Amino acid sequence: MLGNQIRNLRVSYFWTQEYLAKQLNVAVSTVSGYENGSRKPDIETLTRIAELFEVSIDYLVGRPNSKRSLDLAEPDLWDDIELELDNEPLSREDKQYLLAIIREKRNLNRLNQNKTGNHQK
Amino acid sequence: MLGNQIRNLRVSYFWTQEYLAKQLNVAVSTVSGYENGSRKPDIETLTRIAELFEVSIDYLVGRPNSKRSLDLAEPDLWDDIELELDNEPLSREDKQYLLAIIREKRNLNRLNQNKTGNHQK
DNA sequence: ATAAAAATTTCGCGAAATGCATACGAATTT
DNA sequence: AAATTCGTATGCATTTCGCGAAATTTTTAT
Repeated sequence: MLGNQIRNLRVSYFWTQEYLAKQLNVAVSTVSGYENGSRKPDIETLTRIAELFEVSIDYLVGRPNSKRSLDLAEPDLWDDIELELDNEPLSREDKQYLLAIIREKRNLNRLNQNKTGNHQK
Repeated sequence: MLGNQIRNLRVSYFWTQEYLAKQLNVAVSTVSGYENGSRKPDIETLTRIAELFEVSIDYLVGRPNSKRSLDLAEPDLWDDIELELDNEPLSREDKQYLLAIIREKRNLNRLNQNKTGNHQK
């Protein structure tokens, strides 16, 4: 799995194993080992690979939709948990605060992304 | 970096090293090694850790800008937003508390899933 | 406070995996 | 056919990983 991803990415970049090896500071035989699965990179090298190909590590290791996102807008989320903050139970409005936080953060991220421009090379 | 992430997540789940070790099928001393940085998990174990804590591997290894989805567990998320609740600014602990809420919810989900029959192979 | 229990860290060792250099084979070019 | 390029297999040295047991720290209970 990991090996295939690396190979596919490398080929799609029209890179040779030698070139990739140089980018990773490893030997060519090591890259070969990565791709055919006989060797696995350590975490640092794995990170570097993701960096080079601009993909997530999760994608590299074949963990596509493994991120189960919690839907904060789901009403039930707050109903079956008893909570209190400073000895005061949390109300439904508090949840609205949370959502607002996240949305605000997302807006900030969007603004920053547009300001710093694109990151494709 | 990686060690800290693991430790923070484990603690926020109120897990002991022993329990985490059992989930990972490794020894307690190994988990200890992960957390203080003397050892690093192989890719399989790393994936399993991400799975247990429902975070991305990129987050685990400290690769922040690679996220597409919003990662609530990222500390920075909460730092650059000023919040107040009932005219009181939210402290860092308050924010951590919010995370704990969500995790608690997830634990409940796990329990329910295990009750209705498990999905893991 | 002190003892007991729990949780975490350290240590030594054996096993396993990594990474490298080198040699090798296949395909392409000259 | 020789040379070049590209990827692969082998053998070996080295790293480092994972474990159990003991030591240490932290928490809990008496």
